[in-house]
Amino acid sequence: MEYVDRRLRHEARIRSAHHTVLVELSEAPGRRLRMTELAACAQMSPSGLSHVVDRLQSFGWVRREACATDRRGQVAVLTDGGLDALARAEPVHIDAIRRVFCGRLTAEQQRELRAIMEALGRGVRRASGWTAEPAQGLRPGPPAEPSSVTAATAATATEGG
Amino acid sequence: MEYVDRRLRHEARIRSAHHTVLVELSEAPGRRLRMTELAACAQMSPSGLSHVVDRLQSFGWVRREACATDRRGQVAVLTDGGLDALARAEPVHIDAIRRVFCGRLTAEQQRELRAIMEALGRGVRRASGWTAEPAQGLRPGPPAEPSSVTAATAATATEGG
DNA sequence: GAAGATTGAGTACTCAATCTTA
DNA sequence: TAAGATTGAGTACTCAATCTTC
Repeated sequence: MEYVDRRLRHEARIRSAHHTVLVELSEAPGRRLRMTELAACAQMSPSGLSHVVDRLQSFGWVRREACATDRRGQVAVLTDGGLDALARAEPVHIDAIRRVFCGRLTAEQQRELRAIMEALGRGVRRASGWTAEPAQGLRPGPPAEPSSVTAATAATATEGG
Repeated sequence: MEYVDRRLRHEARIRSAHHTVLVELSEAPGRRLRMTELAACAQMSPSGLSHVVDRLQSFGWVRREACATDRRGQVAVLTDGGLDALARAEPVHIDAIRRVFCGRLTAEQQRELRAIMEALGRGVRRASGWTAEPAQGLRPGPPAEPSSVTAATAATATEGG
């Protein structure tokens, strides 16, 4: 969402891509993820992720560790500072999503939207030739941060809509 | 749409932002638009548009002309070469959209999606404080290129879905 | 002073090439 | 040879500063 990205950039002073990576790490067990898995979750290329992690590392929000089981591998770990940064950004993120969705869709429309998005998502996956899941057990539920559109919509709908 | 952008970049060798500008110009009367209006139509900042037009001009796809009524103004004009480039890109664009939408949504879902998108659009405009229309008479109908999602959806739905 | 538009600096994204380990 | 990850070059995007004209 263009509008959400802009508000994140201006008010929370964080890029959408950076935010996405922090969210994925915060939801991962142990706040850590292999670079390859993180790239898949965040829908980025390996090189793109590498540059982003460089930047996040320079902020002290993420650190790299060697992978214990595969000496080629690197693990990105969310630091306490990174968690703080994410916590500071989330109010803006939530508010931006809330302003778009809150009170604008009926419960029926929300169900319709979900079905439509799933259908279109299948269309994109089929067109792209994707089949594999990015990683195990990350998407089913948001343990800490309600950052997905569906979660935020559900949350705001019960309050405001 | 991420997927559409990627296919445009790889197969049609054109950036999404460039494509958008070409489409807006092709739909404008006389294939020409003031920089400010073009920026509004294409949802870009003035400086961003200026850089994009620089690039398009270097390709010979767009040229700048002085504005007759306002000596501060510049007018971006789509060249024949630019129209050709757009014509070459459109098949990829249409196909990408078609693959996502084609046969995936029922007629009822398409109507629902339209209503939902309009509601969410109102949400974004309200949140952003937008009220004004970008320009007069550009959006009502696509004279040449069916590049909007709704037009492409309607076109493919009648054929494939 | 405000509006239309451009410029330059800083940062980010994409691709191809590269390096190390499996 | 393939997989995991990084690097560097080229290009694009964003912001603040600037210039001209209203």
